[in-house]
Amino acid sequence: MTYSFKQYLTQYAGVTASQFEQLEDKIEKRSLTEGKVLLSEGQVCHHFFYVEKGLLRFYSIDKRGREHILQFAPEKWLVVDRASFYSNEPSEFYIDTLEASRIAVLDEPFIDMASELSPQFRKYNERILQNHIRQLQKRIGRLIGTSAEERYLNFVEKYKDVVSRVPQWMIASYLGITPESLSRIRKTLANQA
Amino acid sequence: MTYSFKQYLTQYAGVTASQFEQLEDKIEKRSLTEGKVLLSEGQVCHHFFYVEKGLLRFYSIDKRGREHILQFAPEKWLVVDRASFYSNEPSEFYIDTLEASRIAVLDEPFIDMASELSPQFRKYNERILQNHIRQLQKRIGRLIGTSAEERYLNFVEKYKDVVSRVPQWMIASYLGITPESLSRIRKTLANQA
DNA sequence: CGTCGAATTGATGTCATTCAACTACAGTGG
DNA sequence: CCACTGTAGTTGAATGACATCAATTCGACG
Repeated sequence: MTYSFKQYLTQYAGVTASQFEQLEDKIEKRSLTEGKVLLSEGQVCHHFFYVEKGLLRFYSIDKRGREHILQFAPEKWLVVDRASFYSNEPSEFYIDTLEASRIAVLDEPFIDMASELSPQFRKYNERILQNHIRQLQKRIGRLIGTSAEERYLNFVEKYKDVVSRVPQWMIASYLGITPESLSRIRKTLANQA
Repeated sequence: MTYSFKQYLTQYAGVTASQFEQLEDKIEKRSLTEGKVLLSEGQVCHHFFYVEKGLLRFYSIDKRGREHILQFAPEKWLVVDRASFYSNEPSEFYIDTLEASRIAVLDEPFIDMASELSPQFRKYNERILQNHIRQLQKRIGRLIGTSAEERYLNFVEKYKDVVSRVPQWMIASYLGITPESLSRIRKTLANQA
């Protein structure tokens, strides 16, 4: 099942069909195999990535060489390091594909043009930005205030389709725990049930 | 020492003197004693708060009744729950004063008018928004990937003036640890030095 | 001086990490 | 078709980091 970017823009972002025509040729579409890196630490993030089909991941690697996944992006999601995109400063993050994926690649001229052309799009873009902040704040709250088990349950609830598509150690990475710990947590949960 | 909002707008946000005059009467200034609550959970956050003098704090309270401080805002800082402000949905956070403070209160009409009047202001507002996201992402990275001791050192480095102005247990709350743990961390650091 | 909240200290508990061993399974080359 | 290899996942034992609870101590302020 794929979710075309056109459909997304017109349904969710309030872009009209005629507006879309003007934007259409600025959209680069790419089909990628698993494991392709779209953004590396040190590069400026020049693109929004919209996922039509497949699964991306947004993560960092700390000094000790450990990956920390900040976000999974399945179908219909946008991924971008906004801090880098808007400031033109090098990113501290990586983006890559976890599955063979079909994506739409949007650059700054596209975003600017769409924002000018469609106030609705600008609003929508702002809204998902606010949403993003809200997610980040919630995540901080959970990291500070809840146990790994609670965070896992919350993750499963919110991303149940993702759970079955990624290896368990990546979920551990997202939760901020080791794969071993997650394995044990799952075991105790299974016994309770 | 106070840092007037006018100075801030003209120096940092690129608003001209004549533009400021048009905006001036939309700015509400308030002087508050310590402990005044500016935003409570459940309310929509209708204002940006700029701190001319004093110190604000942005925090949540979890189900167990524990406070988690997301942000301190000393002079020259802006505080707002953007997720609530832009979506008009109830906030999950509190904002209050930690010291007697003088603040500028900005409502949506002000932000809209300033954005229209001054593209520079719009840009600036966007930039601090990106910055905010960057901070949140960094904080998540630290919560996931570093020890409480490292987080404390990082906090002291970045907010050294704040450190001396707030009780230690609030710093612990910001770091996501107990006051006791912070006390011990400080002790071991003092012995090393 | 007495009081009250903040900070420290000690004893103990809990949760998650680390390191190591082992199982399960998929992919590769003989 | 089977051994070989590598990766994911599980399990155990030991360790470490931080929490909890309780008892003092410290310090500001009435």
